[in-house]
Amino acid sequence: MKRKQVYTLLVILCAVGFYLFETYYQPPAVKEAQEEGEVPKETTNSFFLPSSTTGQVIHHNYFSLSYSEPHEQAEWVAYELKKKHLSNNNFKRPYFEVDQAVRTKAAHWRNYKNSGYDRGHLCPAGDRSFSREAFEETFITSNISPQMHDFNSGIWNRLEQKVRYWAQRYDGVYVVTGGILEDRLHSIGEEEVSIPKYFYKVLLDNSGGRTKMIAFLLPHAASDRPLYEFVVSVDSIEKRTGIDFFPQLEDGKEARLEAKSDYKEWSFQ
DNA sequence: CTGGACTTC
DNA sequence: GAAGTCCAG
Repeated sequence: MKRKQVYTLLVILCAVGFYLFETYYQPPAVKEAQEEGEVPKETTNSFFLPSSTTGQVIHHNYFSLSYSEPHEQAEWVAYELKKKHLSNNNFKRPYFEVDQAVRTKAAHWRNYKNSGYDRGHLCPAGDRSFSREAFEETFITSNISPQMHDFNSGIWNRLEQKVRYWAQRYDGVYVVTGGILEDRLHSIGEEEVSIPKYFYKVLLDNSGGRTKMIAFLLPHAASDRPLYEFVVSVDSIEKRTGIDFFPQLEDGKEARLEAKSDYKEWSFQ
């Protein structure tokens, strides 16, 4: 074999090795947790996890997420919100930590400092306040997105409270939420954390032997409009994000539910 | 509830 | 960096 061929072979082997590593390697802590069947622990039924367009799904104890390295935030965060999760605990808010489970290195919270944008939770702290451990787990940088304060404390907060109301009423909704991650978004910080122009929330209620869905697409801006004006079909969000939200449902049922954009089965009080 | 910023050690 | 205090939507 000539020297040139040897080099070519080495390069190919390295490329294949890197590909395999990128595809299958997981940090030991995460891998062990999965093998022990703790994933996701009690709260998120993996049966209803969305697909990932980034190939980096991470299961934390109380929610799961799919991290987008180019946008330095999650493309979705998913969890189940049960009636028993609702509580009025008033834990002290801890400091944010970089999510060590993100192998491509999650964004640092300093990107948000003095940026003018909130560290907006995707899985709200208020949805995980049934224990201090769960509450504090939401304070990781893979669970936040830059949000304008008037949006975060306004209509987005109203939507999160509505989800808690539905969790109370229907006992158990699956929640998937994130920003619409597109090309050429503006960003903040040295690591260039993308600022989404829209945020979405997709809900599935599987209680009472029936399955129903609802989805919201909110422009990233303050609004006093009623929430039902932002209801869209799950299909339309799948089209914009490339995410398949409920691939585990039987195909016919999935197609029927995801095409709907009415909200008559969801009480807006 | 959703958050930030400032002072002090 | 951590803790306390004060602030706004």
